[in-house]
Amino acid sequence: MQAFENRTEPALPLRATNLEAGWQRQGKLWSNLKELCALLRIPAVSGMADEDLLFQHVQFKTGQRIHTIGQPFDTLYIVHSGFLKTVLIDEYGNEQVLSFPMKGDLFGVDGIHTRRYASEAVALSNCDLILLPFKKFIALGRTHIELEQAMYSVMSRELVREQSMVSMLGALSAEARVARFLVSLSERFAEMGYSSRLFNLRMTRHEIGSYLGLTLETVSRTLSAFNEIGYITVDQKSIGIRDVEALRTLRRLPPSTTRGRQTSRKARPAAEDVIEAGAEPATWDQLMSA
Amino acid sequence: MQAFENRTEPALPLRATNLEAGWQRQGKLWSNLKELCALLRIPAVSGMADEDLLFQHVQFKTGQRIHTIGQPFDTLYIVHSGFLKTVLIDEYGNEQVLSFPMKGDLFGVDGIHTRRYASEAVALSNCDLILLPFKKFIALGRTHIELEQAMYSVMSRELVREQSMVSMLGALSAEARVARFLVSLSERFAEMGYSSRLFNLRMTRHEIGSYLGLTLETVSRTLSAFNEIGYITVDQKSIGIRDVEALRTLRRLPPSTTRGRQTSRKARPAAEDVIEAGAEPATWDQLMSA
DNA sequence: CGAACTGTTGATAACTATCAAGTGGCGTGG
DNA sequence: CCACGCCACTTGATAGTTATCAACAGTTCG
Repeated sequence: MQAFENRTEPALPLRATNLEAGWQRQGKLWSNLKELCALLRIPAVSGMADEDLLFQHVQFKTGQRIHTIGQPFDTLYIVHSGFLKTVLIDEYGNEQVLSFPMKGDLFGVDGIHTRRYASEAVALSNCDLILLPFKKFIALGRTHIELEQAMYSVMSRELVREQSMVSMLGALSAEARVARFLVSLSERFAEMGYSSRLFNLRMTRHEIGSYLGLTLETVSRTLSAFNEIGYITVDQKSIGIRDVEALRTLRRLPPSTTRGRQTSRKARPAAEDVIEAGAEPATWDQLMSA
Repeated sequence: MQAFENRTEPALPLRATNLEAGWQRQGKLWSNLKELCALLRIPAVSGMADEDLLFQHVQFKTGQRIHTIGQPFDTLYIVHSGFLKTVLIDEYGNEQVLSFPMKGDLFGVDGIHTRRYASEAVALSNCDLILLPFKKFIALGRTHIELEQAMYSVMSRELVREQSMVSMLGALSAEARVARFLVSLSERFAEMGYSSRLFNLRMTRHEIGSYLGLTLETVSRTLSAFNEIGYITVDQKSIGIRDVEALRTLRRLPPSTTRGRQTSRKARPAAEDVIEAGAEPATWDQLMSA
């Protein structure tokens, strides 16, 4: 069984004529501000000279690197189509996947502070990216004030995403992480107009594991388990979602129960205990026998 | 043994006269743009009307909440003195510590996107915070263009911090996390002009554990172990750093070895294997017998 | 001075990594 | 066109790290 949803290319015309050969010339090569805002899911900039400001597109093929760690920063990227990964590389050469940017996502932001990219971005499929030269962007801020706000908003969104990532890595079990990963992918695909129930993973088990702080074996086993209990169907990279709610609510008793003395340290009636919440399938056995 | 370094208050005058009672009236109540930039460790804004623009300070006492999750967002905060924590609270009421803001740190940024704070901020000591009303800040961007860049820079820095946090949670062992935590605290204190070799933790083991994705017991045990092998001295909240290098280089074989097929997927001579790096003390036993 | 919180330490269990072997897919080259 | 080799994935056995449960000591503060 194969899922033919969301191919790399715009794909709606069913990947017919645009093949590898002519790729470099395919697609739209320029976008204006309005399209850019729509893509980023932020209120359109009201400015007048919309049609004048054009932003160049660039295409990358599967496996190509968009930028590396330490490379001088000068431009931000917005994904128009395709799938990528951003990674950190530690002193031993090990990758740590940080995100999987896709349509509408912004990346490269981590280079602003030090003026050098802090991460590496690699195309997981053929990609069409919009270049947003930082200087140009800054200059634009002078005339289009809303654009400035928009950028704050996008960066803030990114920050919140990282926060929830930290929270997930810090508090959730392996099953819960994989479940949430699938759900968020599903939602992401829905937003992009693809099927949320049947899609292809663009990354390897290894990359997923790195992203979720797990080994590839654990990811594989968890997917198999979800498959067996009917939450999903798995066939290599093809994933079918069969019970979103189950995946969405799958959790585990958090390892750190920080509750108590939450507001002011001083006094408080007394025994205000942990909520100990209604249990969810916590162990493999429970999962398997569900 | 008690470390008297870095008390909550400006502290250099050895916490003499300014006691709890008069706190609300103590300290400086307003700061100008220049001071603000210095505090944030970003190039000073060159604007002219420096002295005109004043930003109000506000004081919070230990345990007080600065903002809660869901509360309408309207201002950013910069720490002038004191220590705080920011936390996420999940559906069961469990806290997840996200950061420990201290002097020079900005927080509240996560509220920009949704217009509501995404996290909760609590004072871990008496604090002096500078208010930065978002509207006012945006307005300022029109006249002080550099301020805009500065904010991008600070947000970018924050994003990079979160990234390294994710990387740490995803790839490092418990010992390594605690070691890095201590080192970064030490460095942070040094930046603030305090001793980097002897300091007091402002947070509980529980909060540290939540921050690092560990239980309080594991944190406690790890500190005890570091103490025994002479890397640090521990006495309750008082920490003495005795071998920064050991702490800094303490790592472990990363669980996910994503290396291989890094650049282009296609072809490549061949067997280009993992670097498998020179081993470091990996287990508790090794740690203990070092 | 006691209650409540914080921190320490031990015993045990659970989760997940590690090691290992085998299958299947896919691209490259014979 | 098929075979080979590499890579991704699956699955099993085992070990190790860290969570959990529990008891206790030290601290703080009213």
